[in-house]
Amino acid sequence: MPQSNKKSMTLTTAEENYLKAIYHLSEGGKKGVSTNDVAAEMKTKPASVSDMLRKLGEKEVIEYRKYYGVHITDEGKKLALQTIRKHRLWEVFLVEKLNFAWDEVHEVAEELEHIQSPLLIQRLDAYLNYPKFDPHGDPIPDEFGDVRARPRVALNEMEVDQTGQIVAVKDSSAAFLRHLDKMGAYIGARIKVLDKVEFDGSLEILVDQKKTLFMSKDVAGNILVQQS
Amino acid sequence: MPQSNKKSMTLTTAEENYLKAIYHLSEGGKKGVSTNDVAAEMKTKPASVSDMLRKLGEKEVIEYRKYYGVHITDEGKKLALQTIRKHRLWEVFLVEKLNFAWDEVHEVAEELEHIQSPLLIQRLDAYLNYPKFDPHGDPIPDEFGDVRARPRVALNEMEVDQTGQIVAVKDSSAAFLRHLDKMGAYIGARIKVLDKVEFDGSLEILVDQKKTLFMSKDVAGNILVQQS
DNA sequence: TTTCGAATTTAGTCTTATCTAAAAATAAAT
DNA sequence: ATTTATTTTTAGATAAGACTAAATTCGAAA
Repeated sequence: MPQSNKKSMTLTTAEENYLKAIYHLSEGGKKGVSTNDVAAEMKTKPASVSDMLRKLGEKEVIEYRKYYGVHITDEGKKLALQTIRKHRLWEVFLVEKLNFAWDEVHEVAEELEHIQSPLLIQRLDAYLNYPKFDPHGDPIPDEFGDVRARPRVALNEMEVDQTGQIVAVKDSSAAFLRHLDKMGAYIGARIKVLDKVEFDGSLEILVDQKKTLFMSKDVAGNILVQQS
Repeated sequence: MPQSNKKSMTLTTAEENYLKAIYHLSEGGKKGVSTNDVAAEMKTKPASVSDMLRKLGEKEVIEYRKYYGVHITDEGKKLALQTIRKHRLWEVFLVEKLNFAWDEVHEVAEELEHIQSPLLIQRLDAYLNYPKFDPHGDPIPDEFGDVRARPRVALNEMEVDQTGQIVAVKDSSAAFLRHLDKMGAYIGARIKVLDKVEFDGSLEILVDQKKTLFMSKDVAGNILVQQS
């Protein structure tokens, strides 16, 4: 007997985490997500995943056909985006108000995102001045799950004299974020491509109309820019 | 085999809640706390409590003698005070930064207090400017569990011309807090007793050197003031 | 189309935290 | 000093979420 999701569907913390993982794995590819994929993402065993998929299927936040992986439903997508919204708002709070570094916020936000209080999130959003992007540059969905997805381009694909703002990194590992920091760049920085070296594809970048820096093609390829 | 609490003792969320309840029930009275008391406080059944007491006893955060109730240990008290510290810091945050009302914060703080991150609490404390009292006027323990317990007196017991700061209310029901608010008083307000009416014991109070208000003896008896 | 290997599910166990019902211990009263 | 009433504990169940080991299913290769 499927859960008639009349109004609100309540998920446990574990269910929220699985759904979020499934949502992330679904992004881009239109195809279903396999049990093994989810197990890897969640760092659990496939057997545990099978169990959870059955439960999420009953709650109709995913479509689950045994042996054929899962598709997230519209309802599921909405719930996943709500969790992601909470996660990213908390990240903004931690960085902007509590002076956490980019690479310190994930674990804590992972806990904070499960606090159940619509009012809290509403107020937090207002307090942070309705941010549209988190400290890694990922967009923050609104309360209906809508994302203001702005076009992005990898920095190494930009032409000389083009300008924009760094909004995200592809590989957001702590190591890379620290490297970025050391170079003098950061999420949110306004940049301009001053030169592209033909020899090795490296770039000369002007940051915040002040500092110039050089970066390899590989590093630049890992940086996403919203052009302006 | 008792848990050798060498360094850090980690408690689950449920264990933290039980320990906090036991700590609160222990306050004042030097005597032990009964299984039934804990069950009432936690809104669970005595059978569930027995089980939990055994576990908390093994972790040496309480002293548990079957059929004779529990005493909290020094280690347990320290842990309980850490949870209380987190709870009250979050309450300050909710009221001062997110504009929650006094009577809206408890439930949410009850969830937030279980977030595990010493750094988070450290930063939050600094961000809030190291508050010593929560929005209800209850003291916030420091990171070692020490409480700056300042002497308090009921407002109706103060003499004419004495001054102080409202730091707590005895009955912190939503109704009373709203009544206080409507009168123009609040936790943290600096007050001075202008007059005491002999006829009915009611008081005339100066709030923040601006507003005068009158309150009955009963209302004043419910307000705690730190004299200055 | 049969077989083989990888992926997936099922079955059974464990832990935490709860419950109900029944047993046992304490405390109080005759 | 017994009996009775209350409190507390034990025993056995349940539900969530995880695991291991065993069984099943799928799909690709021969």
